[in-house]
Parts: sequence; structure tokens; C-alpha cells
Amino acid sequence: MGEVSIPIGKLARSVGCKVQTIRYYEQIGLLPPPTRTAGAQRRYGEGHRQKLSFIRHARELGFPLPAVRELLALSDETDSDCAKADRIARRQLEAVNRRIAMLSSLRSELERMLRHRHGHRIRDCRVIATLADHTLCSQDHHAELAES
Amino acid sequence: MGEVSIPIGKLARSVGCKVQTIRYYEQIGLLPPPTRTAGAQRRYGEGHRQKLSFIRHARELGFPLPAVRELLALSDETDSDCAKADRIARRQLEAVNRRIAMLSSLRSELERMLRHRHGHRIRDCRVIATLADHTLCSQDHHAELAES
DNA sequence: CTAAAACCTATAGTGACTGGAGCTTCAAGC
DNA sequence: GCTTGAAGCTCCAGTCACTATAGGTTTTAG
Ligand SMILES: [Zn+2]
Ligand SMILES: [Zn+2]
Ligand SMILES: [Zn+2]
Ligand SMILES: [Zn+2]
Repeated sequence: MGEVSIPIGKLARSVGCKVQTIRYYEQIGLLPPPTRTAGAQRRYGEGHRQKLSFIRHARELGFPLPAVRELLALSDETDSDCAKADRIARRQLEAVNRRIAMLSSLRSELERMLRHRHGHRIRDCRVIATLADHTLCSQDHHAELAES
Repeated sequence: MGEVSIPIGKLARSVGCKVQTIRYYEQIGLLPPPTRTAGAQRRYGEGHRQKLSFIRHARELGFPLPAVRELLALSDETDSDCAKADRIARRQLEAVNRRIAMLSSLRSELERMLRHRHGHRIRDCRVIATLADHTLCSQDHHAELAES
């Protein structure tokens, strides 16, 4: 257990996030508090680095923090059934699929808006006309912009 | 000019947004302030309804509020060249394309994580293993989740 | 020993709304 | 004209996941 005593800046660089992000994760109870020096500076061990890396990876895959929290807890119960982890991942996959579907219909609408001759005036502009009257839209993009 | 005097709730229902959203748009100077009754309740005209509908439509297409503000201003200058409107729309299309690309790579990573037999334990779970070690990722999804 | 770099806490800000408390006004039925 | 319930009002806090700043302290390399 030669705990390696990593200062926060080095830890941040090693996982590719901001120093404040690490302090924020500690504040919301996602990352356990590290030891402190006599002058109250944080010193992390290898376990912290792994947990933080796990968190950042899950965030990069778009999992919201509550899901990350669950996955992190599960990752410690190595004997449990993984059905729960799989369910969380599947839910995230569905959310990603919904967002892709949404964005695809937005894309085709934007492309349709832009498919017109240029150099004309606003009164004939299809971009402005479409925004002013959504019956000019072909697809039904009209739904909530569900965030991942 | 028989201004129709629509109360805020009816206006909200007619464009499919919340009452608070309308007040918020007024507060940030996006929607002009309406007339008020003697008791200080808002009463809108048809012009307001059109502007608000334009704003909501642009938002549904994912334009951020600063872009909506520009587009709204342009929509009043019917004689101007529409190059600027087109540029804003094209920028938005590019943002949408970036997001779709990002989400597609997230999707395939999530699908890869989930493609394993079920009924096993956490210690063998590919979902958890992948999160713990991103070298198990095939694609390079590791980038910022650029918001639209 | 000095000076710069890194660290600390606390607070506020981001975008685009959303929700609530506590009050007032409006409109319909009687 | 009166009652009553729906709808409106202002102001403020909360959402999510950070990010930035101010103003101070600690560490570390030279
Ligand atoms: Zn145009
Ligand atoms: Zn539309
Ligand atoms: Zn599994
Ligand atoms: Zn990965």
C-alpha cells in the first residue's frame, strides 16, 4: 500500500479534467475525500485515480451523474449480478438513440432550409420563412430537445 | 389594427410553451413587452404571437438564444440580403452534424459494451470493465460533449 | 531564503428555462 | 353587484455539470 500522494493538479492532468471538477466531485460525495497535508492540500492515492478515471469515462459516454454514481457503486460489488449495470447502460443507449433520431430530423430540416439559391433578399429567404411558419417543415422535428 | 388582446396563458397554449418561458423572453429582451390591463396583466397582440412562434420554432431546431435573437432581427429587415441568416443556419447545421457524429460513436461504444452474455457477475461485466479502462474502447469517443 | 507555481475556500456565473410562495386580478355564474 | 375559482402578478431559488474569479496560503525549486 505505498500510497502515492498525488496533488490535485497532477491528478487532473492525468485524467484530463479541471482541478475544480475534482473538488466538485468531492463536494457532491462522488469521489471520496483524500488525505490532506499539514497545510490542508489534497493528496490522492492510486484508488482515487482509478475512481476518477471511471467517472470521467462514464461522463464522456454521456451518463448523467446519478447514473455514474450507481455504476460506481456497482463496480465495487464484484460478486453481484451485473443486470443493474446493463440496465443503466441500456437506458443510456436508448437516450442516445432518441437524441440521434431527433438531431437527424433537425439536420434534414436545416438542410432543406438551406437548399435554395443565394444572393437574394430576406423576404424570399427560406430560412426565415421556415422559422416563421412551421407548416413549411416536412418532418416532425417538433418535440423536446431531450438532453442526454 | 384591432389588436386582439391575448392573455399570457392563452398565448402559451397557442404556441406550446410555458407561461414562465414567455415572461423569461420578455425579461431578456427577446420578446417586446406587451400592453397591460389596469391591474397590470399582460395582453398580447397578433404580432407577439408571430414573434413568439418564430422564437419557439428556432429553439426547437436547436438554435441557441443569441442566434435566435439575430434571426429575429433579420426577419424584420425584409429588404436586406439573407446571407447572414444563411450563415447562422449553416453554423447550426454544422453543430448538429458534430453532435450526431459524437453521439454515433457513443452509441457504438454502448452497443459494444452491451454485447455480452447476461446473468454473470460484475467482475466479468463488460459495461463496468469498459468504464474502468478506456483502452477497451474501440472508437475514439473521447472528446467534449459539444452542446448545440 | 525567495519567488513562482500550485493550492485553498467561498461565491457567483453559465444556458434556458422551471417551480414555488404569497399575493392580486379577472371573468363567469348567480 | 357579489362571489369564487382560475389565472395572473413579482420575486427568488433550483436545475445540470461544471467553470471562473477573488483573495488568500502552501509548497517547492533554485
Ligand atoms: Zn436565405
Ligand atoms: Zn419545423
Ligand atoms: Zn454485464
Ligand atoms: Zn471510451
